[in-house]
Amino acid sequence: MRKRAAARQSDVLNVLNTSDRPMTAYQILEQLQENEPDIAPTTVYRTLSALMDLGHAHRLESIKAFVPCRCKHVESVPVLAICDGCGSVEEHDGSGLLPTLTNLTDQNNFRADRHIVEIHGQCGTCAA
Amino acid sequence: MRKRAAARQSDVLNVLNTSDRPMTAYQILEQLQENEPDIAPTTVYRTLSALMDLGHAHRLESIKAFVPCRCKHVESVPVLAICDGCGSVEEHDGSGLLPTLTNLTDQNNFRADRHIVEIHGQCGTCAA
DNA sequence: TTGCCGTTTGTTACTTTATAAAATAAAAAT
DNA sequence: ATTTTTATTTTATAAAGTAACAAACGGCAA
Repeated sequence: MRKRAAARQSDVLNVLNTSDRPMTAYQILEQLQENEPDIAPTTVYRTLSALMDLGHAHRLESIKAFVPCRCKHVESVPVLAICDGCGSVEEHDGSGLLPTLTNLTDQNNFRADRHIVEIHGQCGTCAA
Repeated sequence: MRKRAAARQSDVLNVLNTSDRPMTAYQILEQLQENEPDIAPTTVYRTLSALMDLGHAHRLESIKAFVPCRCKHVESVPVLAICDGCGSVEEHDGSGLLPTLTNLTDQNNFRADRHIVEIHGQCGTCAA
């Protein structure tokens, strides 16, 4: 039995929200397969793309994993702080970075479409 | 004939500097193999890691490719602006972002080790 | 209420990116 | 010269991501 896109998307979001850690596409796949054994990687990647277009999920480029978007900064700059100790991720609104970033890129007339800001380090708990 | 790390590193840097575009690890491998046919992926990745530790190269997380470091901001925040039109990359010194970034992460006592800032968009030429 | 049509899906197969483990060789140290 | 350390090749495989296409679904119109 197949599902339409919207249903898939909420399935994937559910999986992401159930975890307190970022998940790789194949971890998500594995979860989904518990209920629907013959889902393929393609489907997961397709659904994740849609979710990211909608601003409902982020991809952590530096660790190839995905988190649900928990902030309300749809058109702004997500800042994702990744703890290398426990793997947890904090999300912040990085709108405040825009003026400085724009200053840098304006030098060469670069027109920015999308900003990626990731910080690696130790969260409050792990650093203590 | 084998080479010590330093020699490898300058070989890889040479390859990177010869290109005006970021290169994937396997593109670098291919180049190196023209002179030394039995180099393995492992060697390239190991060498790239060393170069990045030294601040001589950057990995573009969002496109899985590598560029030589052309700035002098070894202990700071590299900002890499990637043109989705022609693939070129501009590098800027993002030290100026630190106060704002620190503000955000300090809220949760996050201790930052390493910052990743990548911007996707169109370079001056492609945007015109 | 049936047949058509565009959209989304599953399937298959594959490419690209990256790493593990172990045997081996070169350079540096003694 | 022999030991120790560091890097390297080899082999194998894991992990991440994508392409192409036929088939299924859902909605809509007749």
